[in-house]
Amino acid sequence: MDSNNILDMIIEQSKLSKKQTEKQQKVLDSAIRLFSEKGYANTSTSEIAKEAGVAEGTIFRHYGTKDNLLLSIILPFIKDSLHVIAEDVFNDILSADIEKFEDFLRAMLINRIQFIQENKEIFQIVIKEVLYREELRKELAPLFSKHMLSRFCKVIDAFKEQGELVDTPTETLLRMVLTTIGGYLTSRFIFFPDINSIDIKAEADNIVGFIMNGIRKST
Amino acid sequence: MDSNNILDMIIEQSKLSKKQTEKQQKVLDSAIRLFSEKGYANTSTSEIAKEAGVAEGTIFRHYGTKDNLLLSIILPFIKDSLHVIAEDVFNDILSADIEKFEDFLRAMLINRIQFIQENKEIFQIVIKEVLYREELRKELAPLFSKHMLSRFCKVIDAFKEQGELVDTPTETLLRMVLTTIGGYLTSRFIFFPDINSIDIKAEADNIVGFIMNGIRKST
Amino acid sequence: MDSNNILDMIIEQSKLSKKQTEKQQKVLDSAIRLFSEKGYANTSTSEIAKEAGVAEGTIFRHYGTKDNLLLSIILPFIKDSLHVIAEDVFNDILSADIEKFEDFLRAMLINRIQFIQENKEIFQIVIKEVLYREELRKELAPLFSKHMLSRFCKVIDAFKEQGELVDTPTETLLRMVLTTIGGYLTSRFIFFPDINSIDIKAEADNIVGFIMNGIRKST
Amino acid sequence: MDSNNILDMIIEQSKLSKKQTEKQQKVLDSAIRLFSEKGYANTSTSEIAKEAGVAEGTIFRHYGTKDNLLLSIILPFIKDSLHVIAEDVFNDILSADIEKFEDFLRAMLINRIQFIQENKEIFQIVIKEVLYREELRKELAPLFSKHMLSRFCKVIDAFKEQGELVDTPTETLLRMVLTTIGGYLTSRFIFFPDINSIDIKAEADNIVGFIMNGIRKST
DNA sequence: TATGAATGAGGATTCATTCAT
DNA sequence: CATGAATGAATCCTCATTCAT
Repeated sequence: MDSNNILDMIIEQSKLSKKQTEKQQKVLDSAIRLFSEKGYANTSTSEIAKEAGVAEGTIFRHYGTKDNLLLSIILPFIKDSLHVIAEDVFNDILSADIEKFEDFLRAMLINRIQFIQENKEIFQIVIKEVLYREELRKELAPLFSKHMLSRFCKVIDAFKEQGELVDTPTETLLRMVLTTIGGYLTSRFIFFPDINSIDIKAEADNIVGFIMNGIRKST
Repeated sequence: MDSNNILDMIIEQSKLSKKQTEKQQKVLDSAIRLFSEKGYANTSTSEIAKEAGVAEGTIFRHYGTKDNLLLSIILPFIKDSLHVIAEDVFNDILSADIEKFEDFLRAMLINRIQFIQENKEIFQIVIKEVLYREELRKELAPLFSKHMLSRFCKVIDAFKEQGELVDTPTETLLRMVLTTIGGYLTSRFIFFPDINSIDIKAEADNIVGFIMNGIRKST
Repeated sequence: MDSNNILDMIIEQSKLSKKQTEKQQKVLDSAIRLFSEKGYANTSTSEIAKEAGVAEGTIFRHYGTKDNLLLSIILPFIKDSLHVIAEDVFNDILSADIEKFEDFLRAMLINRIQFIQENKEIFQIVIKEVLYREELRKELAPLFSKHMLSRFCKVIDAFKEQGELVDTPTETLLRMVLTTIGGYLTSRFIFFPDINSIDIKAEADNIVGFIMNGIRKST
Repeated sequence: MDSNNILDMIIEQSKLSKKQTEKQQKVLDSAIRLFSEKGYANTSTSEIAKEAGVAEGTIFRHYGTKDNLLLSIILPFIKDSLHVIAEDVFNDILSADIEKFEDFLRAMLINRIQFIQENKEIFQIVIKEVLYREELRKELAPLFSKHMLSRFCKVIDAFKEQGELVDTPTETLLRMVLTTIGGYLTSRFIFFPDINSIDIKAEADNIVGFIMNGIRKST
């Protein structure tokens, strides 16, 4: 992973015309399954090739290196993660469709849970590899800081001004909210990925309720 | 990692008289540092040996296999984790030293934060490996279930009877509390391990406050 | 050598389409030469690779393990040993082409000496490894018992009935015959493998004469 | 095994005052058992030490190298093998105690079977290692040639002159006799070492009878 | 004399990657 | 495009041997 800038790579990759051959797609699918199950380091390219029903050389023809194969999997996910949070939701919210922080939180949660649900395995890969490898961690941390935290702070500040949220420092509030959400997502999709709860809304309500009890300004 | 029963191995290991040679200790220290930083699979034994200033053979003379070296690091940690939670804290609490759930929570949190603070790197290793390797997860999950969850439920039930906690199902309450704590510990020691906050009490107060707002029975 | 059943492995291997690459054949040749000369345990894979003019990895790409390389060498030999003895010779004999035990013995001996002459080195490997390793011995012994001894007994019994052989118990006769043949083959190809006698027929005549003097029914 | 001359080593060793400590003897016993069972190459010094209840260093204090430990086991055996055959038996025979080749053969066989019976395991070690290792083979072969074959030839010649043996070339006769005996000893003590026949005389009679039928001059 | 911790060269094996077909 | 044989560096591990105590 000698990329100096993951963001650049994401942009780079978006430009690529993604004519996926059938074999290429099979490779991707197998890699996702195996990486998420056993971890990147514990999965060999020959294993991926065998599972995909493809010659080992084919992987390298398309992806160059094993590392690049991993990036081909996680970069689009990361891009989407950053993008959606950044644009669609935040702007909509702040442009007043949503009146309560509670509603914002619920909307965002449902959106994210759905997204992760649909990309369960890739989410697992990202989390595991980010934890497992220093360099990845060091590259992605500032990216999330920049794209998520700042925007989130704005939202919180806005609702604090509206008198909806308790007067704890924004940073503390943020950490509590994100920790709770992060804890939920981790336990839900990483520690117990086998539980296939269907009722996303109910789950979201629960978490939102719990969070709001902790941070709602009592009137 | 073909141990059929981690609990047995913990017991086994406790019996061993631990006459650590100086070199042995150096190996352990280096392994801990490297495993926590780069993950078990990304750390080679030769790297550990070099960092420890020791011949590679020395590692294997004392620990037999790389896998066993890992176990020598994490088993005592796991043993302590189970033990302390099981005995010291819970019994004291239920024998009425502590009147409020809040106080119990705070005491336990401070205790655990301190413990993890002191064993920061090993905690990182355990979490990372548990996430990275299915088999480890499947072995440790029931162990924690058995030793922690059941005891925790009792405590919650007790305080519910005292009318201190909201009437949500115990299991739901438990999940919220543990998720929050787990989320905190993970973000604190895994995602942002570089922040060296000294004020453990303040942190504990914050989390307890947040949790209690969510589950305290309003009077 | 954790194969539970060598016979199964022989059958298994026969199914494999043997598209030998040139390098693969070189590996096999070198391994045969070195194993027969210095023994399996005293030959390293790197030595084989060097002698074959091949990268060490190439050995493992084709044979998986060093042990499997050994099996790839000796199993076909063992298969042929069992097969030829079992079918070609015995049936022909009993279907009356041959009238005298002497002729049967001579035919068989010449056949076997030729076979071993052509596979001198592999014969050496098999004998050495069978002697050196209990497990191999324990696997091969019953195989030879089943395929050779029983058939041999039939032949001896048949010729005893014809009044050609002395009335010693079949088993004793068998042991004498086989021991003599075995002793000859061992001393000829193992202890003094450098003697390149060309006159196989003369040798066979000698041995047959010697044996027959010992077991011919005097008329 | 960089000794240039095994004979010299035998002489050398005989001079050594053999004050065996108890531990030393235990090492020797364990080594014999393990070498004979699993072969020299497949037995580690640590295994021997463990089995002997001795520290690994102790082995090297007494025997210097693993190779030297092997020699300490087999050289006395070889010395005895050469010596007994060379002196006791042959001279006695030729000085006319024994009138028939048959009796000579029987006496020698019984003597040797007894000797090997008593040193079963060492015999196994010698045979296996001689077969397994070129250098050993090349050193011992001429030794046996010189000490045994020449003497044996004399005996055969003597009995041929007495008209007792068939007029085949001495060398051929010798090879037949030795091959039969060698075949017997090998099958008896190497291939089927577990059979503990007690009646050595009966076995000797059998073999002698078989051999004599093959080489006795019919009158 | 005996010990056992330490060594490091060497061994089997894995695996990402290359390249001729 | 796809293949799969070939590579060789790197990995985990073994073991004979040394040496301070």
